[in-house]
Amino acid sequence: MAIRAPKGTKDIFPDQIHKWQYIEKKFAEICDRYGFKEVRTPIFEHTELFQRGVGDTTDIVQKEMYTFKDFGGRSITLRPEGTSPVCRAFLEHNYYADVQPSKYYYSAPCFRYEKPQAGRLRAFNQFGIETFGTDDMISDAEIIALGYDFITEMGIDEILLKINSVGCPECRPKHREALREFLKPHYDELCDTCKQRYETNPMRILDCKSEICQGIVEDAPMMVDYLCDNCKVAFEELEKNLGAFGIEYVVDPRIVRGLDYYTKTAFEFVTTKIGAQGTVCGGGRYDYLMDEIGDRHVPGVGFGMGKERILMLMEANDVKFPEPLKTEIFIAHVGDNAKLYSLNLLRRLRAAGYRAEVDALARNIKGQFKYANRLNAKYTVVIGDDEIESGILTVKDMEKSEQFEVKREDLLDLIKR
RNA sequence: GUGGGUAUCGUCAAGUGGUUAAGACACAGGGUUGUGGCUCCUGUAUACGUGGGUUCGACUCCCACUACCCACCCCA
Repeated sequence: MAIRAPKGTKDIFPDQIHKWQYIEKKFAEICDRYGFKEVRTPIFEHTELFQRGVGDTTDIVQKEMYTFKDFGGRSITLRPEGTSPVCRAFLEHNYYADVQPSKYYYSAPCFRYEKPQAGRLRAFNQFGIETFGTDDMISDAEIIALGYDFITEMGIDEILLKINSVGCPECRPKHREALREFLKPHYDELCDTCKQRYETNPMRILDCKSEICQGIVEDAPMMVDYLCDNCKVAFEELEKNLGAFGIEYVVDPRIVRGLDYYTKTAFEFVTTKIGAQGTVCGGGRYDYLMDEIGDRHVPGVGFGMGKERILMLMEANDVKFPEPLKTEIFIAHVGDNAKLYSLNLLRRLRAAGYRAEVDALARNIKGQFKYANRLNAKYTVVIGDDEIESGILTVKDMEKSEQFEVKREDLLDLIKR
């Protein structure tokens, strides 16, 4: 039995890779414009980082992590998300002592043990950005603006930005109690998972997909109505800042993030064009994450964006990606002397910066031309005994289908034009 | 973890109880001796997911399993 790639993983070949390289380049560019610098952290971390950072009760930690013991007996986990590792690294290397705020971006694979479906893999790729060291809503708006601009610049439309405030440790408990009070008389009508949520995290019931729960929840107390003064002011500030940036959004009181660390700002960019996994980018503020994983209070805000989902959306939008680069000059050769002469020429052309290619399948001349055509070569030069002797090379312009002669020394100049 | 769908050459795809299991694309060679894209010809493939069963006979019917896709859940 041949070995296959593990469930929920994808191989990417050259016919697709140019798309990935394109969005990666564009993301790096926009981050540069916005002042975010790249960080790279290990692909695995101590399991404890995610238990404390993402939260022990989340689905991610409870049933989706790739966790194993290494040969030294340490519990190691493949990163399921990007924020906690960046926070860990930031604290570990004392960058809070640098000029604040600190703005970082990353582009990294993440791993979650899930049942694969459209837009959801076990090994997937994310872009992310984080701003540390300020709780000013300018940063939240800036993070959202970057996401908005990137998505737009990638040629994606019909995307909706939803924002909400999930409160803070001061106001959240009050809302939670109000919610429980409200739901109590309806407890028996709730779906099974929501009965559990009632105990563990009643806020999640607000975004249950079950129609029955939706109906019950319709007039439920919303977090936005229970925000403490501090959170309330912050949310208003965020709205003003987004307005100043000219960014359209809707306030959706029901969006709740599945990671425990979020406070105040929560947002997502959603679409219905790529199947059920509509969240292309999601994020928010996490003012107490650093307290959880370190011993220092540093506020933060950021987002994660699924590269696969961005790509799916771009394809749904019929975005034209830049064409992959084609061979510039193909060297067709006939005979053993010509082969060696061609190899020598090939190396010089490549050294001079050209995308040059030869046949390595011992094809006859006709086959070599067919091959050159398949490679979409701009020029094909033919090398045989005559050419070696005279130093005059025959070059064919494959697009114009014209042929002309040129001295070997002039070959490089010719192609430059 | 729970549902639904699919499974025939490298790819797409006919075939629904008895066929040498089509065809197309792709790949390779050729159409006068060193020239592509179009066209024509030729060539190559131990292709019916795996294991059982029903039947004189199964790619075709039944069962199980596996893989992939999609949905729930959750999220990027």
